[in-house]
Amino acid sequence: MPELPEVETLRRGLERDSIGRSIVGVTVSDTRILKGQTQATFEERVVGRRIARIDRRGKYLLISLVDDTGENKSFNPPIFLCTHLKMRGQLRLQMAQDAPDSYHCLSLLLDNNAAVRFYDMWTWGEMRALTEEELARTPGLVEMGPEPLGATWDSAILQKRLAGRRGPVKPALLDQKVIAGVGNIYADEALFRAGIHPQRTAGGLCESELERLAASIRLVLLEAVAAGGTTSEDFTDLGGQAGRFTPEVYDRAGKPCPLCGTLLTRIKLGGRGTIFCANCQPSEPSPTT
DNA sequence: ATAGCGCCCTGGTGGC
DNA sequence: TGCCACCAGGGCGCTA
Repeated sequence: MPELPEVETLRRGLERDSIGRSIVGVTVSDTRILKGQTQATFEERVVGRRIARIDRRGKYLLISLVDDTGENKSFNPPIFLCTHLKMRGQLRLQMAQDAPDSYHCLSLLLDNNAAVRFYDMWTWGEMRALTEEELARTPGLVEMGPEPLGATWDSAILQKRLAGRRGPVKPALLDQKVIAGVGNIYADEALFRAGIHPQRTAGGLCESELERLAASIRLVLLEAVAAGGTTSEDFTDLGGQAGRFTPEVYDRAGKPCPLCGTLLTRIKLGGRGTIFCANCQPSEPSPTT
């Protein structure tokens, strides 16, 4: 389940190992990953271009491709590889001569005999080659909320995003229009660290709770990025290495809370499994705050 | 405007 | 042991 820290781990890997490389070929073995774009369009837009930069927006990875090989510097507009791993997508950097593993969907062959390979057991993930205009019209990107690792992130921003929401806070944290990049793992972890019950009304958090939550979201994401992400399910980095972040509550239903020993509770919220400590995350705000 | 649901997909699990 | 129904879930699009 790649979320912000896992996508950021991949971004850093690609930045280190693929910047400046040209794409000399494309292999597509499952066109469902193109999400409607034809293979011909994808290849025509990608092959011959050079990887100029790697950006992340929420859980999206944006690979910028430029065409500066022509002799005349007639301006060829950039192309963006709009990439989303969804639930089970993986990116690997492998040697082009090595046979792909199972669930291979697409390979970008680089000019150094390496290949950036997209694997996806469920084929929910996507990689499309978009123009700047198309990218600017991509719904998920246009409506994306603020980056919790951004320089301006604070509790005032979080307060604005949650204001007026009458539903529970946990599903609100998963809404990419509210906050960019938070998924099920880090939503549960951040609420646990902030001591906030996942069913608390999103718009009903007091100032001190918002401060704790905004700080917890940022901190847990920073720690996870530093650890190379979380390996739940099957996330690995470009080289196949597992993430080293260890969640305190996520996927630990029935096990003791790391703070108080109470057995962790699992409920379903907005269709998502949710783990919390009924003792450390009270359903009512603390009367002393 | 907001919330809830079905859909996409397949490996793993639990029941019989 | 084998089969099968069922579950998990990010994000989009539709419905209430």
